[in-house]
Amino acid sequence: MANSKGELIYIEDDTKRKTTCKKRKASLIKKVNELSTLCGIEACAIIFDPNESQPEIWPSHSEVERLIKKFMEMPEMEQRKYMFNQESFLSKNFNKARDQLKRLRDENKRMEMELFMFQCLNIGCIVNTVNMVDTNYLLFVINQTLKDIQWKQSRSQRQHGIVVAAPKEEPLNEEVASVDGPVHGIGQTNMCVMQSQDFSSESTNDRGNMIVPFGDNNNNFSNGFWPSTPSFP
Amino acid sequence: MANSKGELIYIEDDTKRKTTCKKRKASLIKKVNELSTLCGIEACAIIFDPNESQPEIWPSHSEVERLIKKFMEMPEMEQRKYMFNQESFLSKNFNKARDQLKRLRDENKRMEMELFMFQCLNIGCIVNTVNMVDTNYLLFVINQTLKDIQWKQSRSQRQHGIVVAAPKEEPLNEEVASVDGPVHGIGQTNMCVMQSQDFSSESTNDRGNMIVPFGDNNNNFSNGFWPSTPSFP
DNA sequence: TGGGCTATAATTAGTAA
DNA sequence: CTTACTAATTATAGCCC
Repeated sequence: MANSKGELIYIEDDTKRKTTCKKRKASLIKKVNELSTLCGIEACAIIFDPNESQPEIWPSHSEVERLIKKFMEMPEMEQRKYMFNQESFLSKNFNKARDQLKRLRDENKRMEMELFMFQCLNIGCIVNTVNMVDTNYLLFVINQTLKDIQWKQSRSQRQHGIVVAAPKEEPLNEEVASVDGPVHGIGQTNMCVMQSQDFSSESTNDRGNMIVPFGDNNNNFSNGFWPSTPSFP
Repeated sequence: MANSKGELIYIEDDTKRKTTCKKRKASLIKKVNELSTLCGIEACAIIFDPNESQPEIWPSHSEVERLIKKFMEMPEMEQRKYMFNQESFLSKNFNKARDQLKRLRDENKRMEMELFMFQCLNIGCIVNTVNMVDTNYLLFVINQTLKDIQWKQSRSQRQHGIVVAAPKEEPLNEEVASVDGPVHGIGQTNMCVMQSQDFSSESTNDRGNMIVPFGDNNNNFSNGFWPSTPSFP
């Protein structure tokens, strides 16, 4: 605790605590990363910060879930013996990796959808490229989000925490729940589905927001949905 | 990294790694404790150490179980919480989510490449679809894998874990790495790059392995690389 | 293995722009 | 609210026992 009395007590001052929390969070994740790299250890961190809207996660959401699951299954894993020969490697490890990839794809898809939805909120309409958008899934994500909002509104408490961090109960931010803004308007705002085959050049809609072309032929490994480095308004 | 080059790479030397691990473990737990106390955040840490009969746990076993359970029971949308007012969401959270998506894509890409490489090992050749394979990146992944194998060969101890940290899976053990099969043969085996525009139907190569068609027009949200539910040999 | 010790790097609380 | 900077504290790699 540089420049301080070195007391290890709760910081009452909001600004100070927030600043300290932010700095220390970053440091902690860095430390976890270092330990992971230096000692060849898989590690993850989940930090629920009341100041942040979403938990800080390292190294990735899927990795966090995988490691926690691993931890829960630890006792039996220790008893296992891994007998690897060529066949088992190509079958077993391959299958394992394939499963992991599936999880990764699922998460990626959900993430794409979430971001797409949020962009729609900003642009004000749903832009659909050549069959690139799974509309049903998008609607599902939107519905889930709406449910989530309702759920939040109905709560009087919200969770925080850190794991290496864990959730902690604290009062819900009233402003968020009561604001009559975009949240409430999601279900009412005018959304349209545009079909377009040509997004080769940037354009703006009537609200002055840039419509980002989806898909990127130059990046063969993009998900064919968003450009790798999109420019957002 | 005092008295060191500051390199963030795996410590090969057993004694050094063990010592470093021990010191850093203690520091990490201390940091978690500090963050928890100073910022009023509930936190826990679990460290698996093969040298210990029981995993190192902070602050208590019951607390760890409670917090992990709490996190796992949290619906995914709550794990990824968003603040739903336009200002904070569209500026801050959107960018953050976008960055996270980028990391996700990178991870996904690597995973795709690894699986593709493993499939190549099994099929015996590199199948290239219409510009779908980033050959340079594939070679990079292959090289990384070779390095990884060498690294694992040089190790005499199994890896440990910390949680939230868990033991790293060893994709290969010594026997596999030393086998004169596909693994060792990556750099030597006859690999060919096939250009094909038509993988619409399944086929088998001369080794009887099925060649899986890449790309899937029916799954609009696939990465455009592999089918979502590929059939592997 | 498990401490001490030390020089050096890294962290960090406070402050200012 | 960041970003940058600084002084003070802490962390830690390498030794030694």
